[in-house]
Amino acid sequence: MSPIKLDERDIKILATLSREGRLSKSELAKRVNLSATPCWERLRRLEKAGIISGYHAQIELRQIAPHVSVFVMAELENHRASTFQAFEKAIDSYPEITACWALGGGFDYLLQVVTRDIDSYQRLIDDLLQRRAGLARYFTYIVTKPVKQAVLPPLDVLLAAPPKRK
Amino acid sequence: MSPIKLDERDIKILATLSREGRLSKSELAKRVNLSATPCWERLRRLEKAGIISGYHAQIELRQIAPHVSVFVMAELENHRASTFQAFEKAIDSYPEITACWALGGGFDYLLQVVTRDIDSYQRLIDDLLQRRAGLARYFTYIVTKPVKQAVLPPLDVLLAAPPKRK
DNA sequence: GTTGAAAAGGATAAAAC
DNA sequence: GTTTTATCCTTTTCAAC
Repeated sequence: MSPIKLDERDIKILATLSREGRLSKSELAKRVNLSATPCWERLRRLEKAGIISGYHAQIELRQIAPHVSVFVMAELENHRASTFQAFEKAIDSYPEITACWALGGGFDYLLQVVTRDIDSYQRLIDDLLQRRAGLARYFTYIVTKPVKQAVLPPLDVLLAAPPKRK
Repeated sequence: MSPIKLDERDIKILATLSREGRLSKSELAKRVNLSATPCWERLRRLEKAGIISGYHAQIELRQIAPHVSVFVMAELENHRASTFQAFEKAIDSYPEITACWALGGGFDYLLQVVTRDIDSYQRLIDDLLQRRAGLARYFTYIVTKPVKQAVLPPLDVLLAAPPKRK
């Protein structure tokens, strides 16, 4: 699965930086109970391996711009490979579509859209429909309140040995 | 709306750090065509105002642990304030529930859950149901492919003057 | 793995423009 | 706003254990 073996300290490094991405390397070393040099080597190894793929500032959008966040359940016109491809390409071209997942189950895709207001959202959807990007039906769910937003799922739980079954 | 006026340079700083959160301050200054001192002051102002609320390393989960990501559309048993409260409190106690939004429209909440496998997901849901946290009905959508994940919606679009209507 | 040291560069603050 | 300068701290590398 993983080309790299991670021990507890690596996990600690990942968990720490996922929460405090701008920690200095000397501070990081203290947090994970390592001296600077080996900690620095581990970090470089994690970055080189692509396990840490970047660092991002968290911007509080609501502090700077009024906006609405909308989730969209989308159904395509058909399930031809070319239709999926065209749809995903179209999705990619809208910066307001901030996330997209292909789903198993009742719908083909879940989209997250962030726009200035509902009007702008509807214009985006109309545009998507007019482009014949494969979208057949869609359901709109407006976010009324962000309740929870974790940075990372619990690595220890995911990496622990799977539970025994009888 | 905002207690702080942002000019183009502030926006540039935000956009830059949202993509490259570990840029040194001198590098950042170059990117936004400012010298170190004023750039540093702007950054401190943005952090103090809570517009930048943190920095996070991006971890490539699929490189280190097998897992499934699941979206759940949830309906509560009723719409009493206490029910909402109890549900949100319950949600908060599961680290595997990595995100939760309250919705307007056909469902009450959208959840994102990350677990080791489908079994673990189902156990989490069963646990949530048994706890009588207010969950009445739920629909499960398994993520088969992450298609797009932007760091930030387009700030320039959100902050631009609203379009004229006739 | 560890410490310690040393060179290079970045962060911060104050001056003067 | 800018540059310059000064100081201090962090990063990074290296040698030695």
